[in-house]
Amino acid sequence: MNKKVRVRFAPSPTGGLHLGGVRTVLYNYLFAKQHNGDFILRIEDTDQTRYVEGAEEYIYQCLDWCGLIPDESPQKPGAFGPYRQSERKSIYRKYAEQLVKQGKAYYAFDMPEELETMRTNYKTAENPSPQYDHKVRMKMRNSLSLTLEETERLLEASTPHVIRILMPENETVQFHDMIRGEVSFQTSQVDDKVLLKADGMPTYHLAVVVDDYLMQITHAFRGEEWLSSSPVHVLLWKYLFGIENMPQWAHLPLILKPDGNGKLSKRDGDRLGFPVFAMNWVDPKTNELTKGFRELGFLPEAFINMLALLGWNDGSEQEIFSLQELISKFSMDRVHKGGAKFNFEKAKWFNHEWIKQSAVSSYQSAVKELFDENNIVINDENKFLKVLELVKDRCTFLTDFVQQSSFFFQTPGAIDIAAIQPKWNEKKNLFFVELIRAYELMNLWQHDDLEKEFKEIAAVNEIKPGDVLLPLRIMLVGGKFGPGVFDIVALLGKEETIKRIKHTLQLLQ
RNA sequence: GCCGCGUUGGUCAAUCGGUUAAGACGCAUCCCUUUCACGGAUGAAUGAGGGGUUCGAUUCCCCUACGCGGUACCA
Repeated sequence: MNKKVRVRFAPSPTGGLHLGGVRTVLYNYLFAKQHNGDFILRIEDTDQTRYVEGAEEYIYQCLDWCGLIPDESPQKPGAFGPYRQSERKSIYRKYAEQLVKQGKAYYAFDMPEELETMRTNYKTAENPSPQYDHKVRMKMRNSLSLTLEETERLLEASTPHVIRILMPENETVQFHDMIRGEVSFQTSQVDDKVLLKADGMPTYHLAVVVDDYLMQITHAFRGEEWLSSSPVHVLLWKYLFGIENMPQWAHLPLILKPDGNGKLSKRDGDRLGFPVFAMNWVDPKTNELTKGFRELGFLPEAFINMLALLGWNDGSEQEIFSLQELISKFSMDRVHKGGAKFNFEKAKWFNHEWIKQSAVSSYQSAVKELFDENNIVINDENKFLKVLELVKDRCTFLTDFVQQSSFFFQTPGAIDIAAIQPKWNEKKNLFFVELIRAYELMNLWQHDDLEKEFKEIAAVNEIKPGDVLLPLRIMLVGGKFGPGVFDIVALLGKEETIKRIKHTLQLLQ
């Protein structure tokens, strides 16, 4: 009996969506779709002190842009709601209490200051960060160290308290990780993690287990930073819902900063000049804007493709994958164990490849928006499409299209006269005068004819075509860039071409 | 400190005991192109160190080093 595959991405809405987060979404999504399963988005907002306005909405937008649409989410509830943990608050207490009754957890009344005192008192050179564990728990104020009466009195008086898991002393917790194989921990090394906070909210540890159970999650994929707390989760599964019902785990490798070591952070992006977030993020408190891949001019297909290959490959030499291909080819056991350094140059390459190989119609509207933003009016969609096709090879970012092709739609703002002037002479001037005359007489305005005419006139005037080709380019586009000159002439049309040549000729007088 | 997880060119990486150790990005040189790209060709560059196991280790085991992650009433 095979259960339907159900996976979840469970972000806490505290800010921009990080590269690594998107990759976690992606791997979840690919796995789910490959197995005809469901991909669930659950919002982990149990820490009320970290609420950030707009962060949740932002996550939806990012997933939308990436094309990784959840089957169930707060916006699109399925049968397992609510999908926001803050709205599930009432659910968790029951399980925490159950654990206490089973003798697997206990009440702890220690105040934050008392915890701090414990940490400073027990701190030694060998043990710089003491834990709340079997070594100290009997010295703290909890239902283990206190008498039954005392505990009851405290509870009845509504004394603030948390519920902590009682870690067994000499057990080995072992589980199978889809990427790392068998992983094991000694329970005596793990601390008595808080399960239920004083405000009645669960911590991540309780919530993830309860919700994964209630939402019938079959596979749980998350970042490697969670690996060390996994024994707590495994034990909770054992106590509460049965180890046989536990989802299969996979702890994904981290995405590292390009220079040095360590997790890639937003700061690294700022420092090294590349985005880390999927989309622009504006901090509602400081109004600070952090650039995203989308706004930089990335195609979502390229972004996804790049992320998929950061830690995974299918064993072949293929590097360009569509989302559909990724769905069919992805496999968790080919995911690397070690972290991967992020390389923006390679990310750019992916985008460039996608721009080149995609049909221009697929990003036409996105580029159109960019033109709008720059007040460049497109009134001929057909011409627009041709232009995009003509320049796409030289665009790494979508935003490059503006620079590369605005001259097709408006007369260049400035003509790089300085690049023509030094070698300019009357002979060349005459050539262009003649060229204008000849072009004016042309009926058919086609690439090959235009080039032929140009070369014939050059020959008659004993001018090397190369000597007048660059000037012509500059007259038409304003500078030393753009596609083939006669492609430009052909697309620009007779009237505009002649107008621009005349204009520059005047400037050269 | 302790626990866990890692380690193939600058970077992403293939290899599942036997190869001249792929490929890609980037870099360099050249060709194409009388702009810039695209495209093509060539080149430099890799198994952290030490022990085992084996006829043979990049591959399996151990140790060391190094890195990362965790060690919160944050996720």
